[in-house]
Amino acid sequence: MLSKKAKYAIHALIHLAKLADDGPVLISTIAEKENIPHKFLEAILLDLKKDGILASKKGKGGGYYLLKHPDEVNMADVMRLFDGAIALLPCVTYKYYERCEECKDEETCGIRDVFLQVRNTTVEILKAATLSQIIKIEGNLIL
Amino acid sequence: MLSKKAKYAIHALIHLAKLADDGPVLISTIAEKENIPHKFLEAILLDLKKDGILASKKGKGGGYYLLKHPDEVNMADVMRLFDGAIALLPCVTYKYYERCEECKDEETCGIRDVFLQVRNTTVEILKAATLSQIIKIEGNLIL
DNA sequence: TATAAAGCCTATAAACTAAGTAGGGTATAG
DNA sequence: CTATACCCTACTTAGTTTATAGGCTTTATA
Repeated sequence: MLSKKAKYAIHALIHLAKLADDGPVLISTIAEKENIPHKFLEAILLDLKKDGILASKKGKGGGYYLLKHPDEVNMADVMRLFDGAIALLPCVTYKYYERCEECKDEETCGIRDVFLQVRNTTVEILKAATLSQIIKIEGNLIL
Repeated sequence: MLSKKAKYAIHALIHLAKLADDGPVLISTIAEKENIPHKFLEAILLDLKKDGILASKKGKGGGYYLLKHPDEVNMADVMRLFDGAIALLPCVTYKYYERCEECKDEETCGIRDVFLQVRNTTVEILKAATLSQIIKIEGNLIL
C-alpha cells in the first residue's frame, strides 16, 4: 500500500498542476482543500522541493509552485521518493538493489523471475502516469 | 515490499512442493534448509494450514505436506494471506475494499484509474505464478 | 525599517506493525 | 506411556508511520 505521505504528495501535486499558471499556492490552501494536516504537508512539500519537482517563494505572496512541467512528473518518481523501491523484492529493484538474505541462488530463483515481471509492468504503468495524464483522465471521466 | 512472513511462506511452499510425494516434512527440516527461524516458521505454516493450502500430521513421523495441488497454489493467494491486499490503494482492492479517506470523488479520481491498472496487471501475473510454474522456471534457468 | 506573512528546520510523541521469542498444551506412533 | 512433533497464547523488541510543537529565517510592502 502507498503511504499517506505518498498519497498526500500526489494530491498536492495534482492540485498544483491544475493551478500551474496562477503563481505560488499557500501550504494552508492546499492543506485545507485536500484534507491534509498542515504541518505534515509542509514536510512533504519540502521533500518535493529538495527533489527538484517543486519550488517555493518565501514571505508575503509566497507559496509553492511546480518547477517541472506536469508532463515530466510521474507516479513512479513520486512513489520512489516517499516509499522507496517499487518492486516487491529487494533483488529486483533498480535503484535500491539488495540481495535477498535467504536466497540461495539468485540465478536460479523462480520467485525472482515472477516479481521482476511484476516490477517491470508496474513501473511501465506508473511512468506513463504523469500529472498531465492524470488530469486529462479526470477531465474525461467527468463526461 | 513483501513481508518476511510472505517470503518465508513462499520458500516453505516451494520446498514442500518439491517433496510433494515424500510424505510429511518436519518444521525443523524446512527451517534449517530454508534459513527460517523455527518458531516463526511454525506460525506461518499454521496460517497456511488454516487457509487449506497445507495439512499436517502430529506426533512421531509427522510434519507438514501440501494439501492443494501445486497448480492450485499461486503467489496472489499467498501474498493476500500474509500481507493483505495486493493493490496499492484501498479503493482498488477486491477483497479489502475501503474508500480513500481523502478522496473527494471516487468516480472522477484519476489516481484511482492508474492504480487500478497496476493492480489488475499485477494480480494477473501473480495468479499465473503457481508453485508448479515457479519450480518449472527454476528447472529451466539451471540449463 | 518595522512588521506581518510565509516557508524552513529540529525535536519529539503516539500509534502501529513486523519480526521474532517463550513456554507450555495436545495429539499420536510405536 | 513416553518421546515426538505440531498447536496455541502471550509477550517483547525494534523500527516505521503519522503526525505535532515551537521557534527560525526570509521577504513584500506600508
